[in-house]
Amino acid sequence: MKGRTVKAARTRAAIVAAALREFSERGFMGARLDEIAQRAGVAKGTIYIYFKDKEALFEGIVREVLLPYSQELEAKAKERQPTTPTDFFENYFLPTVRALQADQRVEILRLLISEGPRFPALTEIYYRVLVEPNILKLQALLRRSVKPEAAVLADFPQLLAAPVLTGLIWNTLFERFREVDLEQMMRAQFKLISIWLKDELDEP
Amino acid sequence: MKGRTVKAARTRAAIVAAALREFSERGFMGARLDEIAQRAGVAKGTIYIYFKDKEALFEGIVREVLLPYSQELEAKAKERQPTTPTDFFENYFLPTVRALQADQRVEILRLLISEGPRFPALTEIYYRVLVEPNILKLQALLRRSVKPEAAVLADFPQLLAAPVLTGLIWNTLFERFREVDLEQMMRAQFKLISIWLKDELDEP
DNA sequence: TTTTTGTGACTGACTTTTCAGTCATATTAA
DNA sequence: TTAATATGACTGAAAAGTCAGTCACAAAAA
Repeated sequence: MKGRTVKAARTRAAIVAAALREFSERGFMGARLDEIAQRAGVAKGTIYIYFKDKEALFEGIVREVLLPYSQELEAKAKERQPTTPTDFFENYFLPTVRALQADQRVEILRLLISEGPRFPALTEIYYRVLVEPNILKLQALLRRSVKPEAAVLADFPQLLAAPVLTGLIWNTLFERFREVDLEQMMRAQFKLISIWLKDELDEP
Repeated sequence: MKGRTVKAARTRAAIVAAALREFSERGFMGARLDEIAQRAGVAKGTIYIYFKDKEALFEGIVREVLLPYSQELEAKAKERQPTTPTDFFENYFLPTVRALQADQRVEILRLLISEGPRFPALTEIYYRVLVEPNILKLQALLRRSVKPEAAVLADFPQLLAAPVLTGLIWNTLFERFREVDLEQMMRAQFKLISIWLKDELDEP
């Protein structure tokens, strides 16, 4: 692989990166292809060599960012299965959210929340590839970890993710008025949950 | 029987209702004034009698739906202050969310989540009028209700709202794959919290 | 090696479409 | 009658999408 192929791959990557920024700043309808082209340092026509139209571009970037992400998560999960909820929380969930915050992939999540209803096919991929498998794993873990009197907890694995989602949205909208510390809020929530868990060998 | 004012008010209301639907389906940029006019059963020009432009229409509907809502909440809060978190949850929070689900105002919340960053003035009103006062009240209530060892809980009053937000977003995106029962999820979350509260005289 | 021919990534001016906003005209309540 | 309300064809600007032509590099021929 040399010369033209390498350059083409770079061009494509530049378009994807520029499009991701533009789409997350302005949303699907608000994004301007002229602006994406300018940001990518290419002519507008070039975009149409790589993507059929604006919609294909949008779907393309979501897939290209999402799929490697899910593979990454799977690899992480495969290499060491979490044994307890605390293990899961400290060594898998928290690092994942930290990594998420640190790069541009949060933007994809925010994009999918607002544009999802208009891209049902994309929403389905997102659900099947990222949400469902992780929710099911978490649910299985909760089923064997919560005390019988709190069995209902295993019906709502979403409760662990709720502070993340809420914190991310809160900070995008209200950071300038009152910022929330996402990690601390997640820890507070986990503390709420952990008292209902069968005793593991932790707690300070 | 029909004064001009009455008819005008009806026309205006029809426009507001149609705009709310169109804006929540397509977002601000995606909404079409022709479509709003058709849904409202008026000509496009009519919209411009009542609203200066598209932006004024958007801000108008948000204010018109939001402000009565906050007045309603304030009235409810004034008529009987919640004494305990359980009282707050059962007699104020839960009914409020139930009412929210039952009418078109959830749409406004979803709209503000996706369009908020592009309408900072609107986001500020939303925060000042609805979010801040309620978060502060809840925080005050938590401060005097949680056991000292869980004092951190009072720093995150958002945790009570997190399942609502998460459930609403979950259901808009993923209802067709796996619906969550919002009320049950809220109850599960409240159960998590209630164990950290100083003993009140409840629990069945 | 040097020259010629072939290829496809890339360009940007151009065409087409889409829509917010306007306005001359019509309708209707008072 | 007249003032307020409503209409919808029209306009201009902006944005999506197209395509004939250019050029850098690769492959083949000399």
